[in-house]
Amino acid sequence: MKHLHQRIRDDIEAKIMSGEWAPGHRIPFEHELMAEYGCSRMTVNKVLSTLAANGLITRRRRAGTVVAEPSNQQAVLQIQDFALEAARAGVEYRFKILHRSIEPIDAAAAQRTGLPAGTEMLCVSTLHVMDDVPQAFEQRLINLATVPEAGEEPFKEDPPGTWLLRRVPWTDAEHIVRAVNANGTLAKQLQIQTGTACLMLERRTWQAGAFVTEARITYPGDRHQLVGRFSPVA
Amino acid sequence: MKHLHQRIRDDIEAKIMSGEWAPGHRIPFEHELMAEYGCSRMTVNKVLSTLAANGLITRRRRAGTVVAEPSNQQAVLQIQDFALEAARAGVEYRFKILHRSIEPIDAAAAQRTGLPAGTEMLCVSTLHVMDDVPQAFEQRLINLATVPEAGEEPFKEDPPGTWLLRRVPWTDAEHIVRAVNANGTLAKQLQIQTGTACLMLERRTWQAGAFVTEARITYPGDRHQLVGRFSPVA
DNA sequence: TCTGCAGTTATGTATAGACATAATCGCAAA
DNA sequence: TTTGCGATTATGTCTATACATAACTGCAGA
Repeated sequence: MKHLHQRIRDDIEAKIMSGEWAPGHRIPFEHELMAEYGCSRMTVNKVLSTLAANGLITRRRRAGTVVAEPSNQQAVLQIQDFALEAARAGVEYRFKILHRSIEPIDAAAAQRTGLPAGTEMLCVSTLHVMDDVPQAFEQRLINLATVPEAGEEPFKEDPPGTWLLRRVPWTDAEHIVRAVNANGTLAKQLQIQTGTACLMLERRTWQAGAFVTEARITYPGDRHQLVGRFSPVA
Repeated sequence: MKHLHQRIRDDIEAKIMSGEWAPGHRIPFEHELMAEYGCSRMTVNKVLSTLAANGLITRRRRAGTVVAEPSNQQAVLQIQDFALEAARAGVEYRFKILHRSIEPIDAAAAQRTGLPAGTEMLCVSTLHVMDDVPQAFEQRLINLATVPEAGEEPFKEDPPGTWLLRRVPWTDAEHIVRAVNANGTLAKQLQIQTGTACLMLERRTWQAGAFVTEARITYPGDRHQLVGRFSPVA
């Protein structure tokens, strides 16, 4: 016998997933479900609150609870940590800092980050290598106003991404995935032919509204893919 | 005065986000938080359960509650509906079915879908066009065992993706994003140069364990990008 | 017809207590 | 030293109840 909480949840999810309860359909009131399952209102309430938090249903006082519109379906992409992935795959990982400077950002970067043009940022280019094969080229801007200690960091132990993740957890992030043809410089660094399709992941992160970092990571398209797995209900 | 539930949650999130409580740090026991905030254990329990559901903390019986490792960070990608996006952008949208047949799947497709080779599937190729410019090329397999009515569907009104989404809500999905160079056929359909980097989104969906559909959607890389936005805490 | 107030109702939050269960700890036996 | 078992403990689930709050309903008055 499963827990009642799970059973109620499964039942409701099944009805929604099967289409028996279409979007907009009014779900039985808490006191009705309470009678149906012979449990207290708290139990029903917790189930419905959880489903609402997951976006499956919409609740409004007095009006009741309805099945949510399936408007913006979402998928989850795993964000990889190179060293971790390499360790898991049992290959040797190393990285190389190709460039490091502190510069005022240009207008385009100011636009993307929402900071005033001319703000000083740490610019770092990193090459990620596994088993002597270049796997990704990373261009990163780090906001020294948010992470001042980055200015002194030589990135000897950890690459910038890992270093940052350990020090500054982010609260918001924006991701863009693009396909680009490799230009000469990139092709040379990644040891691929000019023109090869590459996957470019652009990520900007904020911590409590303060801009933290922007990373543009380019992967050779013939060797990499982003994989995600998603269940609409956890 | 905010609700106690929210206050406890904010406090804990702040400590984790600021790094004061690093990953692996043991969080006060429920009865300690209960004493600290002068509330009942149920209130604390609900807060911690929610945080655990969001992946911020890890709970284990007897062992206690610790701050979760930020290993598998996840990003959310919006899955787009062409017609919806077009309507929002105020441009004209139409689609064209280029190919439609019922065929037994080959070994590779069997591997990907987990179905036996030779299973009959509906194969549909669709071109998505906005303002007379081809925007995406879609190759789709639909499992007739799960969606038998698709065999009779002419896809006059809605393209296969939209049609399916309305009839068969999915419960699980797998996504792969790749960068590929356009081959001759693809380049001709999308009216781009051969070799142009394209974004290929591959999506397979299941409903309660039963395979529903596989879609491979290819976008010209110079005109498209996938955008996602994510907050680790809801 | 319109406006505003009071009543009703469904959900939101919180409590104090109960029993279940998994994981650990420590002691005792092999 | 190792194994096994019981005690302990923190979390998991659930109840019955209470009061708060938002929003709809309908009535009364302008």
